[in-house]
Amino acid sequence: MTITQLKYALAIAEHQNFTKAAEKCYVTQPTLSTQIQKLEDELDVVIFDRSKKPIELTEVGRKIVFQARNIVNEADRIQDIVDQQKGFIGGEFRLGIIPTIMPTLLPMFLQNFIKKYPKVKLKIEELNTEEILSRISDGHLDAAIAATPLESDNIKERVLYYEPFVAYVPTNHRLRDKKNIEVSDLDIDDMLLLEDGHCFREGVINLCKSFKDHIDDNFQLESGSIETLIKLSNEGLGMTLLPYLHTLDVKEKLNPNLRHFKEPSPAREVSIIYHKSELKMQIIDALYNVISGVVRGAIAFQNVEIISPLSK
Amino acid sequence: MTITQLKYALAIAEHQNFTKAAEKCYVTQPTLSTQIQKLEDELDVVIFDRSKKPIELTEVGRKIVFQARNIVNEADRIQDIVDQQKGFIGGEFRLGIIPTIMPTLLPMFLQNFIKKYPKVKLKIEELNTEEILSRISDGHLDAAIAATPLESDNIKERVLYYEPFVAYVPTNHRLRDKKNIEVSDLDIDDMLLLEDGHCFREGVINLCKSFKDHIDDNFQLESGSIETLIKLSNEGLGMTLLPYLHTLDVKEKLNPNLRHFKEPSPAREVSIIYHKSELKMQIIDALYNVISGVVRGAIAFQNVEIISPLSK
DNA sequence: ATAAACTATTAATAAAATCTATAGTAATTA
DNA sequence: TAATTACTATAGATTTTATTAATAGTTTAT
Repeated sequence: MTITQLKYALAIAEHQNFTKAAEKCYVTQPTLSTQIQKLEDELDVVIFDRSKKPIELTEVGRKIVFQARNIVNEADRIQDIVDQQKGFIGGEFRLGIIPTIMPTLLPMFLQNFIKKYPKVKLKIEELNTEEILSRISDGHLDAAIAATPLESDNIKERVLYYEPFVAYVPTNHRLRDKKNIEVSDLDIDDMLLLEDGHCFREGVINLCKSFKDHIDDNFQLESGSIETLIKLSNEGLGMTLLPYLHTLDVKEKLNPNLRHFKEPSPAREVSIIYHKSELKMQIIDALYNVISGVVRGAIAFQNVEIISPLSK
Repeated sequence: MTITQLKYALAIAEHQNFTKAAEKCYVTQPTLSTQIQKLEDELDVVIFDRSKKPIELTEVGRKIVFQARNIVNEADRIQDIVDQQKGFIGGEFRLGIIPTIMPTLLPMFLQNFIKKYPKVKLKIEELNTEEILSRISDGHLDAAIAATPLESDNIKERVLYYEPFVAYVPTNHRLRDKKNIEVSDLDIDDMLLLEDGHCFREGVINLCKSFKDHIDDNFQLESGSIETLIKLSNEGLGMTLLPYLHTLDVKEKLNPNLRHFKEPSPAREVSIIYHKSELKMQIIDALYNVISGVVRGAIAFQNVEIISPLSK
């Protein structure tokens, strides 16, 4: 049994197709066929059920592939140890970011990071929290930036910053004349929300729930982006809540629509999260340092109350 | 990097000697030299400092070997998965047993186990708890039978039975006429103890401490085996405590010297313990089943109070 | 029936692991 | 200090293994 064979098995299990897996492994398809056969012969079990289209794992094959993933992950850490020893920070790094953080945070740190660590090939994907968690667990992402705490067993969190919620109150809204908003002022019924799947939406709902016991979950106006929320709000369709960093992007003339919360301001906790195996930890450290350095200049709130991003 | 190379590195790290390691790996010494060189070239680090006699690991070499151990362990589990799938119970299995359990428990289950699982090559070693813990951690033992709970992070415990302490009170001893002993009757100063390193000794000390706040740790009479304790006791040098299973071996004519405790009788918890990775779990299950089946016939105490085997 | 989309097999080749024999290198002993 | 011991490294031959291109075989869909 070789690590190469296990990597081949992983690729086949992932793509459910010898030919595609072979491409990904940069070898020809017969190479995979023979190597998998050797592995199956040596272990004397059938790993793949080739009679199914597309190919499926047998029951024992599933267990073997699961364990193969562990082995390959552990094996990758050897290079990691060597890199750490040499102070080398480089290689491919796949970072996930949730949609409500992506457009504001990414421009703030990306240039900085690339300049400081030119050998790291960052591959950034916009994904929602659920997708992020599963991809970190299965090793398709090295780390992600998301709202926390997430209470996920395999995943570690390291807080980057606390981002307060800011109210966006259009003209003619009942709260327009309040200088500082309080949570108790909020009413879910005139609140514009993001579409399902955004944890920022869950945060807002949790926040409103904190003062109202029951909320019937049928909201009318929803949107896929915060930009659109602002436009809908300007149309007089209700108020909305923005993450603080988004308010820095709001056009000058719309600034009078912003209302900050009375302290302790409700806020979301934003963290860099990664697998508990701490693979590529030196790059995660580098990201942490760059991002928290950049954000320190932009956010300086102390007295906040963290709102959970999880739907309950 | 191959699993074979990692195994070679582990063997060299263990024996601190290429030639001996080569023997253990059933290859010639040049094979190890070249494979380790290849590994070092590929990673571009030096793993072994050959200038030292005997050979030493470099700093990064230590980390790599530690990780190699993980990888090889995880790789071994593939065969484990296959064995489990096939219901195969066999192969070499290294079991440690502490000295105060070995002579009484081993004869009770060994025949039974060998008959039921003839393909398992049991290698049994008598070791104290400390040695057992380190050997399970580093993979030199597959499992062990010891007094628990041990509160060790990497090790799981599965309780086999509870074994009450029984007092051995020689003629002319102050407790001779008591039918049932109570913990408060005990006095560490006329108690014969095993030598340092036995957890049964610690158990007895903990038991005596439970009624006396302070004990100055200078005991006079100590011995390396329970047999000797009984003899010393017969000489009138004091009373002693025996694990219940030992009392079944006490000669007929000495039986009148035994005194059971009033319920709840102090007892030690005896468990099969193994690494949290659950390697060779099917053999551990088999051992568990055989031993607990055998012991169920011999021990039937319900109402016991467990005494910790750890020194505090 | 035929094509499309696969995986398996074959035979040749390239790459590797391993072996035997021996050279090199310290430390130890006479 | 020369010889011995106890190692590891190197060289060259050999065996084993991984990979490839070409192609045969299989299943599914049309």
